[in-house]
Amino acid sequence: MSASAGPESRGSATDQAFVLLKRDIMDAKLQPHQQLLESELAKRLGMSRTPVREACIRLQAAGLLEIVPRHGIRIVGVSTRDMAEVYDLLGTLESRAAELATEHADTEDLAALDDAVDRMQHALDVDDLDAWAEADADFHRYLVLASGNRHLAKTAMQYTDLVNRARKVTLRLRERPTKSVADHRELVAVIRSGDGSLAARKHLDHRREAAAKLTELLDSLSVSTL
Amino acid sequence: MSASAGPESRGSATDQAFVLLKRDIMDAKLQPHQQLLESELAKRLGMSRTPVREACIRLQAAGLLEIVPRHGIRIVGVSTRDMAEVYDLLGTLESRAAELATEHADTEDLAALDDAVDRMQHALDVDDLDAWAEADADFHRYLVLASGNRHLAKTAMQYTDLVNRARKVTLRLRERPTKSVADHRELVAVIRSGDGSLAARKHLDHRREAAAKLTELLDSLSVSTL
DNA sequence: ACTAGCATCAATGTATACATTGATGTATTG
DNA sequence: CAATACATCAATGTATACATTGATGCTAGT
Repeated sequence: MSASAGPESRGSATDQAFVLLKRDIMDAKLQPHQQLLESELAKRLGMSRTPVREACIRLQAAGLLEIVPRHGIRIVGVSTRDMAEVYDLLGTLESRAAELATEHADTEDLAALDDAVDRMQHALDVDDLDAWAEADADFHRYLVLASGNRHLAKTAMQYTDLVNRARKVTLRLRERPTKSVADHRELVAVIRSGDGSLAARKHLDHRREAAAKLTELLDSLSVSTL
Repeated sequence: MSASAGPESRGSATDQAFVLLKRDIMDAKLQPHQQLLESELAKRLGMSRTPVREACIRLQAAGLLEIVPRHGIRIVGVSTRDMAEVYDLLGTLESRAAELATEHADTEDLAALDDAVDRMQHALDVDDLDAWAEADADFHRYLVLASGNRHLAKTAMQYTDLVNRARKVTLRLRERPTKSVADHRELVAVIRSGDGSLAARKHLDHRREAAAKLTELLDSLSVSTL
């Protein structure tokens, strides 16, 4: 199992455009602050402007690009302030998710979390950072899904996307995330134990720590937008 | 001051359609589960299908309606489960916002909160429940804005919209919300005092209590969707 | 009479033509 | 020479024409 594939993926041109553009933005093929014309994107995707426009509106709602009223679209840059805000927000959301998961998670949810942690561990063993990042992203998806709160999950996953995009840059600049794997495994154990408030606190601590490290890293690089 | 007017409100037909449709959905002129054709909406708004479609995509992202691939659009109904989930989510978000506000809120933010509480009080005095609801909605907007976390604020405001819509139904069915006004005023005082964790706990309690009352009310009415 | 297959149709999904508008550059005037 | 007003243009915003598709209902055959 490898997750992904949001609820949006029919065969229509609009859906294709959405998926393809999102992928290109995620992979930084379309870089932050890059300005593009609707017609360029249409040509690039081999379709007319109409589905491109519709996909762009959805991408704007997802926070990945901005439609500048008369100047086409611009890929949004994630500023350090954005990163700090989103990390705080995700810490808040996931910590509540962890708390709820102690009550709502079923066997399948827990198995998915175990699996994600195992894959993180394995990826680290074979030194495959990309695989690690993917497994980590899955873990966070499974965690919020295990909360049983679909609205919380949807919101959290949206912001996780944003963070993952920015992480492509920082992934190889920091030390190997060994502690992260241990923390995640521990969290699953706490969730299994059923202690909700402990799970919430644990995860919040973990998140805050990670946020602090990231902030430090970004500051040291004097990077202001990703 | 009366707030509202999101970032989306240029003069374009798409923007107009968005604002008008949103208003009609909020005011229940377009009722939950109602199915509509794009052409109907276009005629209703006096424009072509194109801007209507674009507005609908934005409204779908906002969670107010659903585009059913070949059957036009359907106004989403808010189920009791949705309400429970959204209340929990908002409690989580606003409680963190209250905590952050103790550090980030400036004089202007606090003044806005005071003003909103005053208007709630006044509305209650003259028994104007609609005015109360509007002032209450403003309070929650100002609260999350005072957090200084724009992403948190945006997300919270989106869900506040959803809740406010459903509240139109319940507003006149429950007892007068006198306690709510007192709670809100107290929260502002705690924020002023600078005790972040107390503010968070206070507001979370308040939210949980309100959620419990609402759930009870909905159950007693055997209403499953609003 | 009932079911399977097909023709028809209505509404969306897409493409394209057209209108609008804000920007850019130029010419004219003080 | 500088500044303003205007013409031009390029790209979006909107309307409309066209293609696609899933549903509905009819017909034919058993």
